[in-house]
Amino acid sequence: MKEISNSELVVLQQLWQQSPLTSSEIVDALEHSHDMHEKTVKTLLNRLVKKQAVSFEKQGRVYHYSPLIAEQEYTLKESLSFVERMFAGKLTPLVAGFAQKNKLSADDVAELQTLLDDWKKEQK
Amino acid sequence: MKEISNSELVVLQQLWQQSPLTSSEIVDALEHSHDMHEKTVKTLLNRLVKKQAVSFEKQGRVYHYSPLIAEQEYTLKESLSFVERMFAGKLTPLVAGFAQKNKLSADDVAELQTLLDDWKKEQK
DNA sequence: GTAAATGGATTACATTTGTAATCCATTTTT
DNA sequence: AAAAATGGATTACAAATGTAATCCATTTAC
Repeated sequence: MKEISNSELVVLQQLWQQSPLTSSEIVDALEHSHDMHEKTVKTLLNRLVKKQAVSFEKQGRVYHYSPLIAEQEYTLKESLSFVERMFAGKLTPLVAGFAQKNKLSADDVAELQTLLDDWKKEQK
Repeated sequence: MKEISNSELVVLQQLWQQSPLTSSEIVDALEHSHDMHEKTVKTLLNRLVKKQAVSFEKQGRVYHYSPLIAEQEYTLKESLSFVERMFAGKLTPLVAGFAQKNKLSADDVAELQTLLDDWKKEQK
């Protein structure tokens, strides 16, 4: 599957949030949240379909779009490649950067600790 | 400062590893590690200079290149924008993805725990 | 029923990116 | 010295990207 660009991702994320959606529903959402022009959204939808990241069902002359790729799967793949590119595959330096620059809240830290504790239980 | 593309980043990373370097030193390194053609590397160097991500000092007719942006600063900025784009700014889901898909080693987890413990000490 | 709006398809167009090739002057080799 | 290599500057060129506009057939509104 081809790469998904940043602006295409915005459209895809809308469909992850809810689907199926018609193009006008997507346009309505993104016009406000992301200040995107109707024509732009339509183009991005077409490109996503061409890239087989999104499918549609015709209902009369209106299309109902749905994502073809799962959010979890996609974000994981992207995360892995980002961490690979940026930190030679090591996750810790990324988290360390956040910590150092005060980008973590106490809640974040608590969540992460729970996560890691659970991980350890799994491993046991 | 303009965006740095993926292939430009490879060159910049070489300079983070060691600098200053001449273009031929960079070429030598990247020809092998990344299978990049000499001409390609030169182009990327030029673009990095134009983007003010890299500077050079003339020594005779040879240039010695150095990074103008710090690795830490850059990787943090990119990490923040990645997490923002991908996970609405929340770091935990990224780490959770790694954990879930067995992308963490026991060492990674230990490192992260130390990191979080230290963070908490700092806060107290 | 005529005009306007709507939906999708197609076309546009500048910029960025990946990946070089060409040009030109100077060095180095032979 | 004539040929080859080297270093940087400039040019090339297709694909991807952001951002629309145009076209065309229906629908909907007046």
